[in-house]
Amino acid sequence: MRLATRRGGARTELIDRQEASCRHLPYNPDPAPAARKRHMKEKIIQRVEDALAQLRAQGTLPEQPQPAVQLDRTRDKSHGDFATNIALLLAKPAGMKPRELAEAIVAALPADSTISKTEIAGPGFINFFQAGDALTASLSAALADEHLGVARAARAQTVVVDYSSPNLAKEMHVGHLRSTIIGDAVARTLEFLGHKVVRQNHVGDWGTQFGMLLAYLEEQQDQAELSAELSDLENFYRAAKQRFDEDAEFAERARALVVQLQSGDSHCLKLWHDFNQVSLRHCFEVYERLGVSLQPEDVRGESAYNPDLPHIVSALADAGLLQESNGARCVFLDEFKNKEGEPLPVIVQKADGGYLYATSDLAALRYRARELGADRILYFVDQRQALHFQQVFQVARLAGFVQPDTELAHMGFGTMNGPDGRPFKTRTGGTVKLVDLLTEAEDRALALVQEKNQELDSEELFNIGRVVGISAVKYADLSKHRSSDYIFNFDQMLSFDGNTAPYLLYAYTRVASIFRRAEIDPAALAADAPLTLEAEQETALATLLLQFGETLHQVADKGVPHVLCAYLYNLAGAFSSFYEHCPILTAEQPLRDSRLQLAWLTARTLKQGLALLGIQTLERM
RNA sequence: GCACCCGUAGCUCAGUUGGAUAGAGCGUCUGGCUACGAACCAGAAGGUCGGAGGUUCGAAUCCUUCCGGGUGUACCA
Repeated sequence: MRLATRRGGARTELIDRQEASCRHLPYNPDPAPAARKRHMKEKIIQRVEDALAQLRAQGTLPEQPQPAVQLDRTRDKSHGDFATNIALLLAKPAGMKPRELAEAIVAALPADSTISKTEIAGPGFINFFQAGDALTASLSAALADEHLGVARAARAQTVVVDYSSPNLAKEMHVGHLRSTIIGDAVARTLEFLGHKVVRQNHVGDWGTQFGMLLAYLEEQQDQAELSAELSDLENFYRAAKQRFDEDAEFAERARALVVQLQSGDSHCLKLWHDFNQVSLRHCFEVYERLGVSLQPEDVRGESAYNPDLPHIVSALADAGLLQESNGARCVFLDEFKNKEGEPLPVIVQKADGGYLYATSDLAALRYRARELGADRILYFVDQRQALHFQQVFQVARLAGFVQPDTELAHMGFGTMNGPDGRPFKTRTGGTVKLVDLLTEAEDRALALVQEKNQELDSEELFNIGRVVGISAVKYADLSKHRSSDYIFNFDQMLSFDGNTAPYLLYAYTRVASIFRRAEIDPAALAADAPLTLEAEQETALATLLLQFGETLHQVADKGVPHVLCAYLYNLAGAFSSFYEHCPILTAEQPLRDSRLQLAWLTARTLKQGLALLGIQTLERM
């Protein structure tokens, strides 16, 4: 990922238009504030803040400090549904005992029918118990809402998401997986919350290695042979590299081609253009197979910034940031040192006049801030490039390429390792092609599915194997915290137990099965049927269902899809417990309808949640 | 050398801007299918959160310092 090169001119019209495997959700502008939904948590926080304001007004509390009110879901039900530690934080400045202050805060709380009681516990926590009818009212609202009761962001932002960004010189390999699917999940989640997302696939479509590839391309006269070779980019690259290493004359020609390409020679540009087209087509085949929402129009490769690179350098010069060192033009930042303890340069132009990775990233940053109007720019790029982004962000800020309040974030992720804990490789030590990995996952999934289902026809089995295999690979990756390295394990990810895609897909099919068995059209369920929460499993499920929104906001804010995975896993688990302990179809009315509603909302939440992760659901498996 | 990431149950991983008794899954052990799909559910055992100090009402989380692993660090991307 982003192990590519620079400059160019080619773009997305090279790619055949593809069927959109996943349509982008429409951009929903901010609804009027009055109409904005608010989650229970937000409401309680507001009430606590009102109480604090009142205590400040009457002098019980000093004006400062004013820490943000923290309201946590309690782990233990005996502590209610929510708890705040605000009295503990303010006791000292107020000169009061924590519990005493807690009592004053509770006394000052505005009346609230959604809270059945408040308690002061332990050293001074205030515990809130949610009223049962508030719970059912929220559930009914979620059921009646296409958006499942999830509040849209208070302020819709324009968020640029840079992800996938493969190097076009080679075929996509396992190293591209994390960037592609984590970035995609976050992009989808941001959109669902009402933000305007601009995907940017910063493909590596420029650089010295293209000389080698073009030389080899030119050498292959036979068109049939050529297309065969290009169908396997990995082999093509290897063959070109071999020629380059073994044949001095070839290497010479390759270097000459780079120069010609950079000077805009039309023959070279055509070859380059054709090569990238083949490579991009290959990428989009992988995206389609993976169910990734990237489209041709999202591609904006490094070469797109070529014309702007001299301007970036001159802008840095104008800002007084540029220095020359050993013939290279650099920006020195005090906070970064090299091995000798000297300031580390960000080189933007080499001694030979060539531009670098940092230069095109600066150009991209400026483009994204100015042309795309980004409020946030998120980079889903390997953790190893952390220093690079720190430097680029810092330079961009100093140069004024971005507004001070534009958020720039490198959402780094760790390495995907094999069972031995070392970077994932083939048995022979080679790079694992992404398509091969996906094929193996599908084959393994198909074998498992076949074992369990003798009655399904082969076409459906094949489809189930495909969905299970792909989703298992994606989910295994998405469910781990992105910053840590993780161990890739087919057996684990294809297991039906634990935090896996098959388990979630299975939970979904169980709901589907209920409606199918009873021949009930979920859409025809009476939306106003009374909901009752009798069993503890029902309450637990209901409580979890209403946490979908706050979960998504966390995913979007921090770029952490694993939080959504954990949520969906808990939801599926809560549903399974409910399913075991609370008969649905044999229950008396109105309990039957109530339970059907819970099941239906669970199914919709699972489906929507998985969709945000870029994972399909199945009606049967 | 410096910088960043990581160290949590035998294994794979969570752990919300510091919160109440550190949680899941796998594996191990015990129960539950003439019940909406048992690809499931209920339960048990398993921890000096790498070590040591410190900050405070309270630390896996913040600070300091060691130990151990990964990554990066001047014209590649």
